[in-house]
Amino acid sequence: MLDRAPGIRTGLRRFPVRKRSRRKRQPKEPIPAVVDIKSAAASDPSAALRRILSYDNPHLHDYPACSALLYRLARARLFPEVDSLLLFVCSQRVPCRDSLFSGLIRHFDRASLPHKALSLFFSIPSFNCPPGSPSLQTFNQLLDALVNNGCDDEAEALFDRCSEFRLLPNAISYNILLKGRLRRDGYISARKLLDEILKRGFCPSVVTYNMLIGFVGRNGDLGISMDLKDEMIRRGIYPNAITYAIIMEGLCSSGKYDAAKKLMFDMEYMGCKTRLVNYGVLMSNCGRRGDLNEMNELLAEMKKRNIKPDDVTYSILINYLCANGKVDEAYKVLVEMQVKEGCKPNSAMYRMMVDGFCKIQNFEKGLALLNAMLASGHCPRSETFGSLISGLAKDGRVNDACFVLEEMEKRMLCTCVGAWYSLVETVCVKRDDGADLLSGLLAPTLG
DNA sequence: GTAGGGTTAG
Repeated sequence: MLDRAPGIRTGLRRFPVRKRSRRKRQPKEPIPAVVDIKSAAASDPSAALRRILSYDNPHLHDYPACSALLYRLARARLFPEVDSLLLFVCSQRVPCRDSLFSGLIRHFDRASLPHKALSLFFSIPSFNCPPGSPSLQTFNQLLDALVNNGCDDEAEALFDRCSEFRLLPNAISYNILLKGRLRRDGYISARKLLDEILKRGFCPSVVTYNMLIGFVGRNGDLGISMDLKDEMIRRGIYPNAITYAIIMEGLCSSGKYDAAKKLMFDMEYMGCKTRLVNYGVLMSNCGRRGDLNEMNELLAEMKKRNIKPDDVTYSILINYLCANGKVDEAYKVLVEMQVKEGCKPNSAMYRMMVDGFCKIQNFEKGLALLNAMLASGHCPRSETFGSLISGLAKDGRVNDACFVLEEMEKRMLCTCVGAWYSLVETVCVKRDDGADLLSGLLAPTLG
């Protein structure tokens, strides 16, 4: 990993910089069957799965097609379909790369399914994958999935069993454990773990310190975070843009926005180039305080300094515009992003927009955004589905509400009581054929 | 970015 931006001037001398090799890779010829299954998966992942399982094209039974579809299915949270396809891939001895498993484990992590991640990991040997699988990267991905979902004991137990998989933990494995320890037991306990692993020859990295600095900063201990920054420099580990962003975040959350802004300019003198993430910290803080003017000014300043906004920047803008009730303005930003940057909206952006339109009671626009979201293979959270169902029902749009309900059921998400209540109320009170509709609605869930 | 390079901090 690149710890420092290339060619940084540190004030005293230039440090040698590891440059990432940028070998020009020949773009590979796209495989027609894969392109085909990808576009099929984008419109209807379940139908694409049926095609693969129905043996209608032997080219679909190779690794690229299966892994592309697995990824789409996982992204759309269609986990039962993921399981069916995995079963197929395993039983048909389709050759698999290890990266497929680490990718899926990441999805299980994000969907708060750590135990599915764990069982997938243990099933890797039953797949047709190259010797040396699971790799350390996949192992670390699993450790992270466990720690992120509060399964610290399982993570530590797994860590102790790493030799069973012929793996030797690296700095990343240790950092993940340290993250768990920080969150569960706090700074003092994590510091103890750090001392222990230092004795075992572990070399802390800039990430190690960034985690510690972030933790104390979130608790308002700005003094300790500055001490940690000095300590890392003494050890020859140099703060990067993320380190400064984390310190700036600590300052902002203690109400010291101006000091954070000053630090963003000072970091350049310390030899560290300002990056998007630093602007992101300031913009988020402005958004939280409702200072949308300053937020827009920061955006203009970034552009002036030739720092191109990315998807994270757009997420921040959309999030806080929506939170401050400027949903139409947020929608303009979403459109501008697609037109000017050619950047596709991600799950979070769609979710913020659907929630935003629900919040200002524009359920029609909310439904339109939901459709765009589903069409691009993203899956809303159940709360988003719920508020849309409630809203559509209260507007008397029972058919639309039922459509949303069905989409939700396909993804095994539970409908909250409030949404059901609104729907039932609309059906019973506002329509004559209430009883028929109600039994129709209940049939799929009771059956 | 998840086929084709891309683990941990944000």
